[in-house]
Amino acid sequence: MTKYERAIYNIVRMSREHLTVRQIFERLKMDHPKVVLATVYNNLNKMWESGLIRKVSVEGMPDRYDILQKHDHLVCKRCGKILDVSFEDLTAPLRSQLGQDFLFYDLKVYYLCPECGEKEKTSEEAPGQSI
Amino acid sequence: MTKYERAIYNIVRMSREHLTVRQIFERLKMDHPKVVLATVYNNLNKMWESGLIRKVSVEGMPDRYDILQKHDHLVCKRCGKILDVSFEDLTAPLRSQLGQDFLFYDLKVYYLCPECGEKEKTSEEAPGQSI
DNA sequence: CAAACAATTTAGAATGATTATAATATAATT
DNA sequence: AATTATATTATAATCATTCTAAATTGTTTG
Repeated sequence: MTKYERAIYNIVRMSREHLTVRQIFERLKMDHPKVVLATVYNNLNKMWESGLIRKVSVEGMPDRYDILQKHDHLVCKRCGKILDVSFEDLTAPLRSQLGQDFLFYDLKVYYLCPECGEKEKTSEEAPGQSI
Repeated sequence: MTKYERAIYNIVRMSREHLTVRQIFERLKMDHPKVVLATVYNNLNKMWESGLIRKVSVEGMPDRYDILQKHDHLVCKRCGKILDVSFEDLTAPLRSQLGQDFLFYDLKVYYLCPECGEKEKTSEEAPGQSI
C-alpha cells in the first residue's frame, strides 16, 4: 500500500459519513497539500476493484464511498443524506427466491430525514423524488 | 402532457430495458428528428419529480429510467446490465425493523451475467466490483 | 551501490453527463 | 387577436470522471 492509498483508505474508514471523491480529496489535502484529484480517483478505483471499499450510488448524485461490509442504507430522498442501518440479513431468502447464487445485494430505504420532512411541508420547490 | 413528454414516457414505458438518457434521446429522434437532448432531460426530470417514472442508478454509470413500480433489480456487477426480478415484498418487515414509516425501498442483487461470468474466468482486465 | 524496470503520481487535456441561460416557438387564456 | 404562461431550442457552463504523457518514486537485481 502506498502512502496515499493508505491515507485515503483511512479517511474512508474513519468517517462516519459517506464521502464523495471531492470530500475525500479535501480531507486528504489537509495532510498532503500537494496531492492531486486524479490520485484520489486512481486509488479509490483500485481499492474498489480489489473489493476493499464500497461504492454507494444515489440517483443523480456523485458516488460515495464507505468501508463497512454488511449493512444497509437509509437515504433521504430529498437531500440524499445517507445513514447506516442494519436490517436482518436477506442473503438466504434472496438466494432461494432467485434460484441461483449471487455476489451481494444492496438495499436502500428511502425516507425524508427530519429536516427535509419539515421543509417538504412548506416549500413548493422540493428537489424531487424517486420510484 | 406535451407531445415530447408523452413520447418520452412511452419510450420508457415500452422498453424492456432500462434506458439511459442518451438511449431515450436516440429513440426519440427516430420519430422527432429535430428534438434536442435538453428536452429529454427536462421531461425526464419533470416526470421523475412527479413520480411518474423511476430513476435507477448503478455505481459509476449514468442513471437509467424505468416505469414499472414494485419490482427489484438484478444487476451484473461487471457490465452493469439490469434485469427485472420480483422478490417477495419487504415493506412490512422493513417498516417494523426500522420502527418508522418510509417512502419506498430499492433492492439490487449483484451477480455476473452469463457473458461476463465467462469473460471473468479468462480476462485479467475486469471492470471491477462493489461492496 | 547502481542500473534497469515497474508502479505511482502529477499536470493538464479530454470526455461525458447534466444543468443553466436566454431567446424563440408553441399552447392556453381572456 | 392580444396577453400570458409554458416548452423547446441552441448554446454555454458546470461537474464528475477518465486519459495521456512526463516526471517521480519504489523495487529488483547485477
